[in-house]
Amino acid sequence: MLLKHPDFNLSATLESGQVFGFSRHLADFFQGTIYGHPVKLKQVGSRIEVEGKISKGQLWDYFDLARDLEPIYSALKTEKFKIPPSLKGLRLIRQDSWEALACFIISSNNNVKRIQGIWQNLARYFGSFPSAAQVSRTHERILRQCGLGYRAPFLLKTACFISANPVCLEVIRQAPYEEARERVKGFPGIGPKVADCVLLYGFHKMEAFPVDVWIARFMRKYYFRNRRVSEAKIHYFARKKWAKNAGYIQQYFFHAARKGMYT
DNA sequence: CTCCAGGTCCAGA
DNA sequence: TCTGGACATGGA
Repeated sequence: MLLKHPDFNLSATLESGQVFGFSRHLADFFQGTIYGHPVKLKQVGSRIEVEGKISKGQLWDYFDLARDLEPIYSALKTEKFKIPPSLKGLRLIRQDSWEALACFIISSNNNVKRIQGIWQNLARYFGSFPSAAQVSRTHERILRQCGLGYRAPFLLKTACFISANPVCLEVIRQAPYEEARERVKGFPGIGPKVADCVLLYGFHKMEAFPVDVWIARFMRKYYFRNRRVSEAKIHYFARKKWAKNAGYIQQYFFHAARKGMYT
């Protein structure tokens, strides 16, 4: 299948720490799963070549392709840090709620390489990335064997709760940001930072602004004169300043920061 | 060997 | 409300 879009950057999107189930193969050829379907993706100019049992509608939804990014670009234009042109077309990925929840529980105090490895271990053990029900029926020992370490009981408890109360995901989806954040923080292993990742990638709350070590360093440098302000203050500042654009702006800053695109 | 990674939890002030 | 240490794991 062939997909055309004038403002989409596949590699920046898949390599900006949003998803952990994609791997890059040759040059710009990516392999992973979207809404449970195995896919292969390759970008040539404005064309995306797609292999796999997936519809254009699902791809359009997953990669947020209906969104006009001009408001984001114009908001970024006035900031001190200038986003490198190579990042243009980077988009937020609209992921499955449970998978985002699970992946970002795993992500805490961990590095991207290892998170990807754990994702693969889980997918290999269960056949594909496990549902909440599948995880709820397994044992902590299995999750530890997959490399989750001390996060194993966090994921297990969360899976048990969700498979017993499937409605809770829908409740979070319907709730406004603030309320949704409190609910997500209620799960074990989820604090303010992971909650924002889950809300942004898994529940599409565009005002979420995850503050991790990279964003914290970046924000202190460009907005707080390298003063040692708390993550909570950075979060408050960004939410107030960028409102509904905060999520997208965070993604551009995060990618630039992690790729060492500023000094 | 130590340090770090898309942090969170808990205890103590 | 804020701070310090523990926490599995593996790569640098």
